[in-house]
Amino acid sequence: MNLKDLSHHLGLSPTTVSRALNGYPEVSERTRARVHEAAERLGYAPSARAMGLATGRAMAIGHILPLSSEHEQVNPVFSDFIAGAGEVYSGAGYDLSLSVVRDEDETATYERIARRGTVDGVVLHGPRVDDPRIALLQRLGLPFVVHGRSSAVARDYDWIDVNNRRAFQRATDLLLDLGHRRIALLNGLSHMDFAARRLAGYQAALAARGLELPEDYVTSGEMTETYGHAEALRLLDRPDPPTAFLVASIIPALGLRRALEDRGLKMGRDISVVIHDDELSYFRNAGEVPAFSATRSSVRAAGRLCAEALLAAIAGERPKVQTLLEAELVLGLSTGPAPQ
Amino acid sequence: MNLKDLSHHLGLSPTTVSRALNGYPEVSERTRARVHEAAERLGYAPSARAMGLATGRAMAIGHILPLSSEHEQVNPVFSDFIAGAGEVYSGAGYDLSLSVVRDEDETATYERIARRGTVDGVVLHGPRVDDPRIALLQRLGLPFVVHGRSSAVARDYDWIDVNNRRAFQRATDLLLDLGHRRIALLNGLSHMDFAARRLAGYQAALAARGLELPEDYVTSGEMTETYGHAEALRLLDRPDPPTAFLVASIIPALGLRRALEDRGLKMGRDISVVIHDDELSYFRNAGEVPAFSATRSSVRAAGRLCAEALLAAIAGERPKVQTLLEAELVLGLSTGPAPQ
DNA sequence: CTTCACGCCCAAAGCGGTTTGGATTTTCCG
DNA sequence: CGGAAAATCCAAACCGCTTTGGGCGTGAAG
Repeated sequence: MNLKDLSHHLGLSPTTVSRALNGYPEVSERTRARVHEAAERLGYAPSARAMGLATGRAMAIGHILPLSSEHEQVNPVFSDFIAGAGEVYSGAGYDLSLSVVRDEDETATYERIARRGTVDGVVLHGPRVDDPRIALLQRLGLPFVVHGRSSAVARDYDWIDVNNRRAFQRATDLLLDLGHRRIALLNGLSHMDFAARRLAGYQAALAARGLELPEDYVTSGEMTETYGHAEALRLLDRPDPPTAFLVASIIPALGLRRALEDRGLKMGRDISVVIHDDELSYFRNAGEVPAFSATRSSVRAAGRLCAEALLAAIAGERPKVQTLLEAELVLGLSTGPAPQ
Repeated sequence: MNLKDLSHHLGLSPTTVSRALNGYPEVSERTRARVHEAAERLGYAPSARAMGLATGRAMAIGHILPLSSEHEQVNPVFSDFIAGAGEVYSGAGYDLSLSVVRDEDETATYERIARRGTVDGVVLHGPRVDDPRIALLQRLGLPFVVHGRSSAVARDYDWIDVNNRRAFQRATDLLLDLGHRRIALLNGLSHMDFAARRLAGYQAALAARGLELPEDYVTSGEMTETYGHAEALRLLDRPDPPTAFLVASIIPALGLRRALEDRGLKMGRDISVVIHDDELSYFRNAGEVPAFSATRSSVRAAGRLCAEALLAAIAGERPKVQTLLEAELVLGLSTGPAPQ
């Protein structure tokens, strides 16, 4: 059932049927109702391809999921982000086109996507400190919104980010106020922008109190449970182990918890922990008193915001979205005064 | 840069250029080389929409991600599955179209997708014991592969599944062999097919030894960390607590571990645990001796297999893929003889 | 009674590819 | 060397929709 069939069926021209369905004013309400009824009854849905070809819009948003060959993983943060963005897309009649791509093919993929016209815009995930993709996308003229920022890129672009620096500065201050002086940071991969900003916040808080800590109190890596476990063990087994940890995600924090258990230490009493909590749907850190003290910011909400911003940009409104979300600092069971 | 421009540029007809690029034999190798070179140089890529319109193929596969309104979560298993499938798609030049959809809109989405022709086929996620979507897709004539099965559906369809029943029967046997008699099962949502099959395996193993256990030794729910924690606490606090747990995923098992810690119990000594390990990239249960004893089957590999099967089906090969993957049973640190 | 403005609808020209059915050369062979 | 076969290439139709540029009544204004 295509437009021609339908219009023939109705004794109308394709033009009129198309206009009726798309809400153009040149068609009487009576006809419009008839057309809608028939379309519904006959199960007519316009071909997305033909529509796209005629209008020049793909009605789809691209998300590119790079898989680095070293650490072949898909960040769990990604699924919740997608869930948030996806809701917005389906509400607006947009599709979400996902490309899983090897790191090294990533720029090629952007170029191909832009030229093939499969999407009207893209969301940029996991920006590095100095991310070449921003310039690339601007060159390609493909609308985009960055989830995060790229500190070393001077250009102007739309982004939605959490105030990572402030969050980790506050978290560090909290631990310092509790009397902790040996505070370790289990950070994300160091070339990621969010990790760099968190490190900066941590360092700023320490510097403000004139503290200096061993270099390897800061670790960076892919945020797996195993990573948290291994690095925590390493640090706990030092001659001068930390009394507190900042952890970049709840997942390595679970590994940290395992490490504490291995060493017979109790979280919140022997060792304090503050995590960054993305509110992953499978790892709720909630309840009257959450298990972990945390800087909290919903990645799903960020997904929604990115999607909305991008759709607005595509619709031609150019409001330059640069939104800094503040994470809330919530106290849970994992923090307590430093043991002396 | 479209085909007309390119052909004009080359002094050839669009026909010839199209054929040259698509590998048709009616064009000389010399011309083909010239065309390819020019296309490369001028950065020509055919419009996906126009191509789709002309060929009738969308070169895209749909994945529908239903979000139930009660438990608004995105299964982490999903991201790894997608990663596996996505690799295959990009290798074959296919896009992956993801629809995030409210539960109640799911059938409507399938119908719309089928009629709009945005995809050439879909992967069915999370089949229920009796899943109406299978009949729906067959009625729509949209090629599909199910990740899992739907036990109560008598029809013939393509699927890739893990032998969940056998896996959980073996895991239960392992625990029984170790002397455990009070074995709890922290299962997934009971209407999910995989959960029903795991339950059946568990029950079969118990029945084979003439064991009967309290009804609430089996729990079902969304497989979050919190779920594992809460149910484990409830069971451990019974007058006759289990000495062993079967857990449907590593994520609730982390909650279980937290519960053990809360109660001062040691996993592998006081309480034995066997999980099902999907090999989630952020929760590796590996190493010389893995932390958890597990029935192991890579969901990422399953994603690859589903994608390959679907692409084959779309290509017209109709090999009726019904693949049962056997999970391997690996011994880790979480199991030991039952304390007496 | 014109004339003009609407209101309603339509024919036809794209959008950017693929594919059918020739047309024109080349090549091959007796 | 002539004719058939093979090799190349092309014009035009088509995929299913949108959109431009009218056409045709009808009622109001002049």
